[in-house]
Amino acid sequence: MSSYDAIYAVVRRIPKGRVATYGQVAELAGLPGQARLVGYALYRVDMQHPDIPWQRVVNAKGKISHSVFRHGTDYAQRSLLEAEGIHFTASARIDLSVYRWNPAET
DNA sequence: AATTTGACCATAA
DNA sequence: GTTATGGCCAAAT
Repeated sequence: MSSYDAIYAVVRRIPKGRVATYGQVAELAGLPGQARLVGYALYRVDMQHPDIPWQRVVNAKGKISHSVFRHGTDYAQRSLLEAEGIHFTASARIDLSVYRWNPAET
């Protein structure tokens, strides 16, 4: 099992209506402080892990990460998050203090 | 086999 | 608010 697999598992565990930061996912995946790896991993994910709600993982600023691969679909995914009850601020950011996933409650 | 690359975060200036 | 820097891994070319 590679470190990436742990990351995928964690991301899959993010409950609906919640988001997690890269750093948080990294920590839960057993990669303390390696937020970067999460980003690296998620880039190559959906080719082999199409079920991962990658869009529920946001950066420390509470924003959705961009990628040329997504080619603008980030806008659509934002709507999906809103459908889950996640509210975006005027700056297109998420209130992490409110929607940040608390692994201890699930 | 070696090099490139790719969704980050925290700190400092 | 911005820009720069250091730290880390696996897959793709």
